[in-house]
Amino acid sequence: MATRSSLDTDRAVRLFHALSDATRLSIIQRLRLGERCVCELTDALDAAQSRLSFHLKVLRDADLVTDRREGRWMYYTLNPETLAEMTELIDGLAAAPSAAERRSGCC
Amino acid sequence: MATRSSLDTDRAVRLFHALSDATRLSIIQRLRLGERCVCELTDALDAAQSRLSFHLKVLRDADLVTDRREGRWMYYTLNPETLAEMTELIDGLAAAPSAAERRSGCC
DNA sequence: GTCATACATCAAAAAATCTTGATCAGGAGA
DNA sequence: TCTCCTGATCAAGATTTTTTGATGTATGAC
Repeated sequence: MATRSSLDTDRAVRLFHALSDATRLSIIQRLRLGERCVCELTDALDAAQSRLSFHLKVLRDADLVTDRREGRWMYYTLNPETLAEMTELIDGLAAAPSAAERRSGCC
Repeated sequence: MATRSSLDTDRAVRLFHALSDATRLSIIQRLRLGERCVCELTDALDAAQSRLSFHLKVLRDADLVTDRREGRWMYYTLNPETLAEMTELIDGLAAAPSAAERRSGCC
């Protein structure tokens, strides 16, 4: 239980942290339009390649994007399942506590 | 337009950052059970008072909690509207782009 | 094979965030 | 009034995150 809930917390922290950066939000905005390669993103965001690579790794580690190689290009895609997971996470924070939670004092 | 979208980005960054910390998520978990004073939170989370005060300020600045003084106690409450705002934010990131967005290339 | 391209990774520096302990401000009661 | 209690704020240090430039790896063209 303690392990389960701390894992969940770690996961939540990782997810929210991944979206708590302007560059990464811009990347996601672009990916809403569909799959993009890194070169297109560097152009669009006017960011150094290594910087973008860093932020893409953060998004990848959080499962918010997936990547695919095609020749020398890497294509990144949004992972809508993880965004749905975040919506559920937030709904869970907003929801009324369960009877068990109320009984135990927390959470 | 640029201003509007950068304001929105700043807001989103602030919101996601506020939830990207284990201590702050614990605070929110506690507040799901209802209003709590700082002293109750320091006990429950076993955290130094100044540390908690710091994190409560982050949550307050993001509008995720509101505070109320009663005598010498400060009571904090979850702000469900802001959580709803975050859900909408994420749904917006997951949603298909509008015609205008597709036309302009982005976002 | 060599060369150029696309991207990841690394290490060092810079910047932001968090923690800690001290001090400060406001309210309640003697 | 003085004193205690609750909590905010501040400054210094510790830690984490981000940026930058360099190097490494894989692929395709020649």
